Amino acid sequence: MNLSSLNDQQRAAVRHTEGPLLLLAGAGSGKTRVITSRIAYLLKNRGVTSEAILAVTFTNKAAREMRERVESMVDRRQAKGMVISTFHALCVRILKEDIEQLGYKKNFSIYGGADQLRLIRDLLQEINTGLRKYDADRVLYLISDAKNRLIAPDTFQPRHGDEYSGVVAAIYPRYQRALKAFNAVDFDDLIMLTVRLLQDKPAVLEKYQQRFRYLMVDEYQDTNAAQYRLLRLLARGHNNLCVVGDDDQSIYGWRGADLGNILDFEKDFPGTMVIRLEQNYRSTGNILAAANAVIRNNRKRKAKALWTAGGPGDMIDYLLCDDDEDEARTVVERIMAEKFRASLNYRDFAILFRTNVQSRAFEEQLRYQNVPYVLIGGQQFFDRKEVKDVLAYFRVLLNPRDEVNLLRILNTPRRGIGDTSADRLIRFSAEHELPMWQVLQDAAQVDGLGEKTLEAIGRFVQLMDSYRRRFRVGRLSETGRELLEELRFEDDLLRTAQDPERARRRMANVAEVVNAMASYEQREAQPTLEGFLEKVSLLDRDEPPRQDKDAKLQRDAVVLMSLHASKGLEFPCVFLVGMEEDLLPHKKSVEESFDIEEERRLCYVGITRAQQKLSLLGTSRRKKYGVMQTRAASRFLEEIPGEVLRRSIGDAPSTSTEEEKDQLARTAFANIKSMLGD
DNA sequence: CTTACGTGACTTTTT
DNA sequence: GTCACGTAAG
Repeated sequence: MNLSSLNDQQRAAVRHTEGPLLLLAGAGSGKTRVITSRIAYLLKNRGVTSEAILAVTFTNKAAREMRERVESMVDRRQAKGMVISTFHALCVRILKEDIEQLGYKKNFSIYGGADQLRLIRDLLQEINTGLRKYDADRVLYLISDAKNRLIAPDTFQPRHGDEYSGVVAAIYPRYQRALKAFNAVDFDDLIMLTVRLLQDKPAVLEKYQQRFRYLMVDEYQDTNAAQYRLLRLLARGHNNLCVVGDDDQSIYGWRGADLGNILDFEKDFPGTMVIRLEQNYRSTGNILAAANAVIRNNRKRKAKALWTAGGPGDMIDYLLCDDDEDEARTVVERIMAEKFRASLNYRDFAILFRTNVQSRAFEEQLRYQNVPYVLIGGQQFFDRKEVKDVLAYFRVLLNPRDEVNLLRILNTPRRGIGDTSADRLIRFSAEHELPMWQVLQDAAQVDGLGEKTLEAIGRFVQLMDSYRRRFRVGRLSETGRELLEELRFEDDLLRTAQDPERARRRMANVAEVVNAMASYEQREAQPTLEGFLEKVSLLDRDEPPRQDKDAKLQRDAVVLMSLHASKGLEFPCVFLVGMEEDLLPHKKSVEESFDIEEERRLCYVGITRAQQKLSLLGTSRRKKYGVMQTRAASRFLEEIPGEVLRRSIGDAPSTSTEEEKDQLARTAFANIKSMLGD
């Protein structure tokens, strides 16, 4: 295999195949190339069979791309057996085989955020008898945090003085029991249960240790305690663990990612070889100088500095604007000018911000100036109510015990099983400790249900039974369509939506679910409802609808997104906006978590997205919750050397602003008053 | 079953 | 200022 196009460090990383390897890959240092080359090298030069290779990523997209690139480098057959997947998909795979040893069934449902919240809300309601209501979000967050740390329900210790941890101590075990009763696992369980399986069942562990002889992990700085443990277990077999990451780009600490994993890797895996990739192939010298200077102020990091063989490029602009509207106007103005000057496309520009609320001002201006833009983030396709409703049917068909979703569809579209009846059913199922779906089979035994209700339940049960069968024999998308028709799903949408436009969009969303099913069906050799749902649950969706990041990035439009969402991307021109105290670094991080370093890393990530031109913006006043506030410049600005930073003031000619309108109104009012002779 | 109002939050969200 | 959610009334 030809490695001559790689630099010395990259080549060393590819060739070092045995034993633990820590690859510190700076932003834009050609990391993906190294990983894929390394896999190809193992296959071609070291005669490793593809089955022995496991590569783990955090996103489906990263996994897909990695696979595609490896496949383009070697014989297709040669790459066939390798496992390249996300942590979660890997765990689903493992659990599908052996989860029965933990007392679950193989057709388990996977609960994501909304399902989890639903369940927690119900449990909270059961527990506190109307005394005080607790925020389900927060409870869920704490449970998730516990799971990420591998703290089991029975070992969770409530902390004194923390009201919420007391609630969690009460809810967590119930939550976990409910999930198990529903034959469901949540995202965090995927990892936690896999760890438990491997830890408690030596034969299972043995099987995977034998199989995976070469492990690779991307974005290692983002791993949490549970993922770390998983990797440790798997790697103990052959000790060939290669982790790739950048401690300076660790920005998910708040989600349980443990920076210690990458900082202590050498200690955890004795004999580790460390290779640093510091040559940057993305940005100009000045941009890298700024990035290096900022990140150098962090204490918890591995020393390194990016460099480029290219020239210094343009200076970095810092523009201080009057207020948020001025900031937005300045950015849009500059985009239009620069696009013309350097004959760029809209998609070459990115506007990056710390918080999503900041996007509004920019959207307004872009719209006003007729500049096409895409906003990345926000509500996801599979989070829409109508989409979740449709999916709920599929999920219950597959796993009848999935009570969260069963209750969701029981009366959606409405079929005459109201809240009162549902309550009676729930109570009966609780009292007799029978699963809901069994109660429904013979609802006549439940007291107080009217004749009409019983009929409705009967029809519902029949419908589900019939479609369970049909999904096994018929074509997936076809059967799905039939089910929706039989349910008169569209009628219900039309009835519930306020305006016809909304109804149309919702109907289109529902149709897209069936489309997604059809395209899954086409791609897969042996399509099953189970397989489809697995992909959907793991958010592993692909075209169409391609409502996602990818599709959006392909349109020729200015890209708006949060700093978090920007990680891994690059743009010729980047506008990093809101360079102000309390925003970057965010107020909460200063006041609550004291983790200024993660904020600095966020700033670093933003800076290193720029290839050619970087502009930093901030305001001296900004509207917050409707009130004007004075603002101070971000401390990170002072960390950028003066030689690379050109400071000026925002120069957008103001159009008709609110203030001007106010001013006009005031003068008009004064005129009227004087005319009236006051 | 829907609609209206009140309350409170308001950082980031790879699966 | 805005949005989302939950409860109470219609």
